[in-house]
Amino acid sequence: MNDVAEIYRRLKAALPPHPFTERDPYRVLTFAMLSTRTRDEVTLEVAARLWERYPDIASLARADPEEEVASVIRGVGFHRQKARNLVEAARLIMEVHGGRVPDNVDDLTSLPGVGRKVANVVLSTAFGRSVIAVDTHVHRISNRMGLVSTDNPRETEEALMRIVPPEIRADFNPTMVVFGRTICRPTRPRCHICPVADLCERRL
DNA sequence: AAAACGGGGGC
DNA sequence: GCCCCAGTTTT
Repeated sequence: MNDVAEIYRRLKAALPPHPFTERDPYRVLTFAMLSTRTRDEVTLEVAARLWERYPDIASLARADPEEEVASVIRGVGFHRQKARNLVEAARLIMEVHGGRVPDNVDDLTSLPGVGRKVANVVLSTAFGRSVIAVDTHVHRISNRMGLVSTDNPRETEEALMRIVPPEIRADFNPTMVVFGRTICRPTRPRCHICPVADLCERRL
């Protein structure tokens, strides 16, 4: 068992699960798009309103982004821009992808508001692909613990793909998000209660 | 490589 | 009042 598998095992045993449990591609995609630069508790409330008002891609594609959607998703950051992106992405999925959320990184990142991180969240969470979504938590923690050493998130992803076992990759991001929010925080990390402090290069 | 987008919550 | 947050896009 290498270090990453041991770190993952201990964190899963010690931490609560990530609150997002949806697997439907539409819900995974819209949640991931809403979550950009927004805390997940806020995103969960906003996403629930979005799904109630627009239960599927077709209904979202018919919506008016400025008048309707922007008001429904108020609360998340960049909500006006996200409203436009959500509706335009839904329309592209209807017109170009046969109404199904794409299951490859190129088609996903061709959607407005979808970058590599969101694409990898969709691929791993909705489609079970063995990919790692690198966000600020994964990037910070991986470097802080000495698993990788780079300022470039894309290089972090490539390095992690070499050291994270395939069966762990899809759940790596949500595990690190919970870890990063509660213990391995950006500032004032709580190393005194960290389950993997003995494996960390920068424990306090 | 850096700036812009941006409302909400913690401290 | 200041800083950070499940990033993406444009310059």
